[in-house]
Amino acid sequence: MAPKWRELADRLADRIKSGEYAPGQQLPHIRDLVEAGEGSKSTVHQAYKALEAEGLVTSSRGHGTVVRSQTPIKRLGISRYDKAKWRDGDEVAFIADRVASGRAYRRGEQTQNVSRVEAPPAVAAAHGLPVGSEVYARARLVKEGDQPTHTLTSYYRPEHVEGTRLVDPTPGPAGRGGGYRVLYDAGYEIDHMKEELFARIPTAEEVKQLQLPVGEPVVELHRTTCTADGTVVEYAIGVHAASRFAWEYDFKVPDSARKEEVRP
Amino acid sequence: MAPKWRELADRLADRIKSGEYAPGQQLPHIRDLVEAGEGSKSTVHQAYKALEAEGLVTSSRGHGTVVRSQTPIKRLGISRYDKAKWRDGDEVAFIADRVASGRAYRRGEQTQNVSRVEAPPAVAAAHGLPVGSEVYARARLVKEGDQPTHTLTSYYRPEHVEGTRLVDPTPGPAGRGGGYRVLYDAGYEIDHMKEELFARIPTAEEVKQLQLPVGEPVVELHRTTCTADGTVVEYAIGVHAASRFAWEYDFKVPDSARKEEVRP
DNA sequence: TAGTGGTCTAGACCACTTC
DNA sequence: AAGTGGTCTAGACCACTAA
Repeated sequence: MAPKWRELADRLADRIKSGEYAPGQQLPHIRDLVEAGEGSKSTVHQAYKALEAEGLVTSSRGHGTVVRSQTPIKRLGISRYDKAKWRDGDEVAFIADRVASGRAYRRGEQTQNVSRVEAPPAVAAAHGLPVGSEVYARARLVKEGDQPTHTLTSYYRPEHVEGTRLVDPTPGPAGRGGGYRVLYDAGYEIDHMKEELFARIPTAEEVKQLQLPVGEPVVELHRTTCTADGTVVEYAIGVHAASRFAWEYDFKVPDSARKEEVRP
Repeated sequence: MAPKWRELADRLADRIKSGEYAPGQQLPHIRDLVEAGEGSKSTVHQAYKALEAEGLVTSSRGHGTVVRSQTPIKRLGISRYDKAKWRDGDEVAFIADRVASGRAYRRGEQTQNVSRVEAPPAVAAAHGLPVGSEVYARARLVKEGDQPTHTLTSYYRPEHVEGTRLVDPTPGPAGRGGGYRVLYDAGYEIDHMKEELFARIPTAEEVKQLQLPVGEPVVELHRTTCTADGTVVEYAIGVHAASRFAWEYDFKVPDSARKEEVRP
């Protein structure tokens, strides 16, 4: 037999999913359920924590417990890197994503912090640098309205970006066309990329920075961007609130028996 | 000031990360810490639940609380679909993954269950079928040793698979070369694919089926596989224990200003 | 000030495992 | 039988929010 708190949580979850408790609506107060004989305060509280961990509600002291509204997810396809967007046009990739999703762009939705740091091991490995080398780190926190959605930190080799707008510590997108436009103007046209993704539990710091609800996972994205000759010009690490994004990749089925399919 | 249970959990987490408590080793018993003045049983228990939710330990009644050993993750690249593997060779894709990771294949690591079902909405949409159409569902539960790692359910249109080995309800991989080989033999050679991924909190059922530790997220993968003429021959949904996998994708930077890059 | 959720205690009892 | 983690209670007190 399931514990009492689990049964209570399941009953409440059913009523949330059926729409009986609508998004934004308050759940019964803990003390009311204690009064109604659902158990002691600790027991009811445990049920509420479970619902919070399952992403169904958020609680706050003084306010109460309200049903979370599910924000539609943003689909990220490789077309967000389209050269036409940043080379010919005026958009940076992350804005293009938003336009594609039918959402308006607002100012001040990206903070930026550029610094010269010692390369973390993964960064040094991606750039093919000896450990301890210095790189430029451009850290952004991207918001949708007031709500942070992801962080993105790009690492560049000093010789690629020194003297460009990228190392200018002004907040905001890196000017017209974004970071890839700056690299293009500096003679580094990006050609191919690799993205690696995995999901995990956030650190305490990420919970704070991204204002994550209890129990929400994050997806970590490692992006390696190369020029046509294979030089790595950017290695970026992003941490995304899992409930807000989905990733899409289209590709041909590889055939190693056919030589012409091999990528240089 | 952080709550007492949080401070205790942090202290224990530090000692786990520093290696003072090695994987497999027992943490102090709850009652011992109560004895040692770390708080009441509920308080210490709350700290232990937090460590469990963070994936650092697993608890079981009668046994105690032991430090989890971190299994290395498996990297999934598109080369796992290489035609050479299933057309010319003897491997099915998921076995090839394991070979690439240097792990041995053991029998009985995949259970299979084939049934004819009414297509769920997403499946009908992917196959371009009217809602309520019937499809074949081939559901697998894949294990690594005793531990389940992911589920994978493939949906096929009846006219593509009827009369083939794929609808034979025998457990185990779909024979020599796996499902794509069967489709190939039936005249449907796969040509290109789309994968969509996102992370979320598992359902209660998935926790049981995949034996997930408390707090571990899952990654849901939707895979659409097409022939050269664009016919969808397989739509598959996988649910993966997040801590065991990473995905990798290589691609060219798209350029919509160049016509020849457009995919049909 | 009143009401909310969050923490904490001391102790009882339960479910499960090992000896 | 003894020892483990898990549940539950009744009540106290704390932190935060709103009127």
